Amino acid sequence: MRLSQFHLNTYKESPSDAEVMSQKLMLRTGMIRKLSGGIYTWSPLGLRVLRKVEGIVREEMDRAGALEILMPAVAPKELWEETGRWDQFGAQLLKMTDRAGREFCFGPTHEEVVTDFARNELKSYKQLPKNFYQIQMKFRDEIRPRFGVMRGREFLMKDAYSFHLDEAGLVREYQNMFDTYSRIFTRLGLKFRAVQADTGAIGGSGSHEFHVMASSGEDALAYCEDSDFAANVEMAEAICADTRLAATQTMEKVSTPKQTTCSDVAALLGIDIKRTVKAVAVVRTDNKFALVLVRGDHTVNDIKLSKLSGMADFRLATEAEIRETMGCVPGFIGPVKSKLPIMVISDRTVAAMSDFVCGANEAKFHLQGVNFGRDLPEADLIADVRNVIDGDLSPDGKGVLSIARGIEVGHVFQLGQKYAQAMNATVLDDQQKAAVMYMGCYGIGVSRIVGAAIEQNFDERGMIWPAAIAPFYISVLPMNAHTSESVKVAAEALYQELSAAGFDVLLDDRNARAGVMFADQELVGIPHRVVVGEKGLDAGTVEYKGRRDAESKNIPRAEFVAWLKALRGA
RNA sequence: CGGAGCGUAGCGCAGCCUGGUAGCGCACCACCUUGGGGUGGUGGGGGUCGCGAGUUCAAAUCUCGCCGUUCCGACCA
Repeated sequence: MRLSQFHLNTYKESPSDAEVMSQKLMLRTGMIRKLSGGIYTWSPLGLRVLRKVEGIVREEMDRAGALEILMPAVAPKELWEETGRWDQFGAQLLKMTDRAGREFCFGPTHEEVVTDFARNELKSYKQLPKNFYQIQMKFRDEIRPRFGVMRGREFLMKDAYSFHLDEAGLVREYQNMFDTYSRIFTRLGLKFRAVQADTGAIGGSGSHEFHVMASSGEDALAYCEDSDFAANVEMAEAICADTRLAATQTMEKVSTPKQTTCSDVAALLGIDIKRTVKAVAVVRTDNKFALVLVRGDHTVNDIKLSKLSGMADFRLATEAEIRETMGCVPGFIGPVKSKLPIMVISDRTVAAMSDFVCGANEAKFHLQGVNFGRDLPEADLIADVRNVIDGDLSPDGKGVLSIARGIEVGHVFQLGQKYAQAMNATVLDDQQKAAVMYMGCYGIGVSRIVGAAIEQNFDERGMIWPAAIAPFYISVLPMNAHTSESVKVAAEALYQELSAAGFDVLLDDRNARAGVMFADQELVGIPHRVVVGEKGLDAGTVEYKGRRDAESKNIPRAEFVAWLKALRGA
């Protein structure tokens, strides 16, 4: 591509509302332009990257035996009512009405549509298994779209759905997709990790998320260096290997006039924060109060808590509710001698503690030397309700956990019969009986991958694309082509030769100053560049520099294309 | 949904408090200049100051309403 024939429109400044680096850089380079909140136009530059990601995903899905289809983006209400999701999906579902007054939604995901397709197409077990996928724009009316294409309302997604006669078939395809996803992210050139994920309301027996590792990621992941254990912190089990020691102290009230947090209290008393217990007041589904106890340095895991009986819709208590129910201001509440009998849910770690410190249920005081059984009854419920932290024991017993951040770019699910059952999607089995099919679903956020790739690969000058998804593989920058005919001719010849050799080349024929060409090439993140200058030509060389390299190197002009091929191969 | 901020040229911003001819930088156009890290200069084009009402002789500026947009979301004791 000749830059003079392309459309490149870079900015020196990024819009003030851009928050994350990928968003800033995508807007500065003009890869995307915002039309409305969470809705973007992909420019020629941006679309090149998006299409490359899409291409790799498509190739690997095809290779795995999945069959591409294209479903409508708009689906009728009736289909969504079959599964109950018309109402269940909530405000995220963009609904619309046609001229006849019939209601539709813009698909945020396609289980209903594909299951309808499958129940009409698949009549015999002999047609199974099948895996249908599509790559298509989805729309989810996010409460707070942000981070550019990382959490847009409209986004490009690859969604696949597999159909099986039995669970064993589903498990096989699930593994096939898991392996396929690993190949896809490896080919994309991204550092990623597959983690066990919460199956949420969808249920089913298995689910993994694929995350691109980046410090700006929204999800925390727990993984073990010594084994293959990896899970979203949302669901990683917190192990407590400790057993409770006998009490050695007597319970005593201590003055903590301003210390409302565990770390402040620990600092005041000169003790390890691990000897403190914090109490979180929550309101249960039945509107009754409960007190959740976790160690001072731990945090409550909302998802784990919500899975406990009666806690499905729990919420944190308001300050007013705490005052009313506990008779104490927040900051000093605790499980000992509360005003009313309140259900106490203790994390396993807390249950194994002795001689600990907690709020005294009296403003400006805490208690120390507190022990279960003696100073307060054993908790009503002991459960894993905390988030794992760095250094915790791995649930598989093979080492300790580390925590890292990631961006969820893929999710594989064993759906089981949930949708097939609701929509009566059956095939005849070899006994000539109708059998409800088993389903799996497998998603990849194609447009999100573009953002995630930038979050993982940038520096102060701009983006740094993995070669597989770079908008261009190499740029040819002629120095002073406006005055030097020999440079102009040589650059053109090199451009032709590289193109013929199959490279995706960008020739900067704008007659711009060197600084402008360098700045744009680096901002756009083209992984390789070759500078053609008069001095070099006299010596028979061109100047090569990789986007991450500190120094450029001179390569004999005659050997350059072969040299670059070798570099690509390596 | 609740709270807060913002809305002035394509982008980044000033002006608003204290009402009186709408500005700056980048980008864009023309000419000159420069030519290996976003040259320097001269001259230009482009804005119903988010929309609507009100106050006033006069509103970007003050008041009210609406719309859009961005951020934060309780107190994890």
